[in-house]
Amino acid sequence: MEGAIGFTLEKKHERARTGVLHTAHGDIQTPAFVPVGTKANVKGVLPETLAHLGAQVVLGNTYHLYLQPGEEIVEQAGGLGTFMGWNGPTMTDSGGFQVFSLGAAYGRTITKIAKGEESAGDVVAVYDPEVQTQHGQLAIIDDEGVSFTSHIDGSLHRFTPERSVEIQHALGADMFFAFDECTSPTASYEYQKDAMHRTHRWAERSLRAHRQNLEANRRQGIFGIVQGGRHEDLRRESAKEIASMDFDGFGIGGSFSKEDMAGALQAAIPELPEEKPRHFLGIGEPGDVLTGIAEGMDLFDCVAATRMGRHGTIYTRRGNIHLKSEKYRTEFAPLDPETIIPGTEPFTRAYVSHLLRSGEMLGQIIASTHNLGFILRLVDGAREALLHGTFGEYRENFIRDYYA
RNA sequence: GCGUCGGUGGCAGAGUGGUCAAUUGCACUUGGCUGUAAACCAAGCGGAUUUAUCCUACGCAGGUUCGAAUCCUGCCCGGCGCA
Repeated sequence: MEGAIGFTLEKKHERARTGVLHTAHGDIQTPAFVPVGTKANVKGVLPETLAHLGAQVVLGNTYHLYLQPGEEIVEQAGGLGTFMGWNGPTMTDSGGFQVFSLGAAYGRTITKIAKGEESAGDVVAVYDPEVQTQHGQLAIIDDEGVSFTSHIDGSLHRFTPERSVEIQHALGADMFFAFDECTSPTASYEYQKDAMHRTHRWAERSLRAHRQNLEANRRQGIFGIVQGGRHEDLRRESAKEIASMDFDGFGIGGSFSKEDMAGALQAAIPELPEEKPRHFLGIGEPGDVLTGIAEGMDLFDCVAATRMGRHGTIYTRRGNIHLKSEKYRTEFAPLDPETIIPGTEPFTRAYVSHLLRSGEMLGQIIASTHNLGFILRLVDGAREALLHGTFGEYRENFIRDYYA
């Protein structure tokens, strides 16, 4: 491979595909699910376990690692992977998502996935710097960058595309993302459009900042991020614009609703170069991952597996179950009788239910491990099915059982 | 036995004349969680319901009062102190 990372397209199957992503820390068979290790750890799961579960790459977060412990410490340790004891490939997110989660979403119940129609309103996604007070949110956006108030100690910080790239150079992941703005699904069309253009300008600046650092260029690849929110025309425009820049890979970010997710991908993906990897940021849940794969995405990261597990909900072939519910107290059955997850075989629903109810951390560990194993296995199965030309069937079968 | 403090919803513990079916926490029930401010958040949690109200309830039994978990009397039970 000529750059820091390379991508070999292996096989296509309608719009879906398999491939191999090459990095200095090893190859990644795609499609692949990327466990999220925000603060240099996948919550509740040891690197060794991740490897057993089949994880190939882990994603850390710029905002969080910058605040704690500070990127210079990660750099001194030898980079994100070495610091956390993970031998394989790593990625970092740029902090763009925190623009949303600490900004427009702060203190509210909104998430990046909109539900139905009710959220198509016109909620202001950022405050006007002239008139805003910081009450109620921790991130303020302007065209140049974003000012943050640390959620840890209230101190003030500022990210620009250049700064985000600089931090990500220090974190040293094999792949990292350009600094972007993840908008709220409740933002207006006009706002989404403005934010998208801002993200395009930030993409250029991120790319330039990276290419200027020859040393970092040799070891790290940079992904540009397509935005455009819930509007197909914006998605298409954004993809075209980002694709015209010399990125090593592409991310599709921002907000969706269940209904328009596939449409957004169908609008964006045809604009992206086939020979470069595509990462679906923050997605997802089992069904959404299969949708992404079907549309031609290669990589997925998501906190849902570990967060839901930690909170007591586990994935099963027949849908999600909440282990803390009354009925599982005495259900001495495997977590998911139809899915074998290495390391969780001995445990029953009743046992994990008890651990979860009594606040034992092992319950969270087992449930997180199970969910991660489940989604990794699902994606792995999808890859196999793609190679055998049976993906359509694979997906249909899964959806039928899972959402039955 | 005398004195003293106390007995409140599954538990702990507020309340000390009306705004109290009773603050709060835990437990419990049910939801939610998609680039992790998240081992978190939300709702419910005496009964019946036309959801407006009614009934039952702050150890038990009486009483005072327009009105009592709150005041008085007796009884029962518990802690502590003195015998």
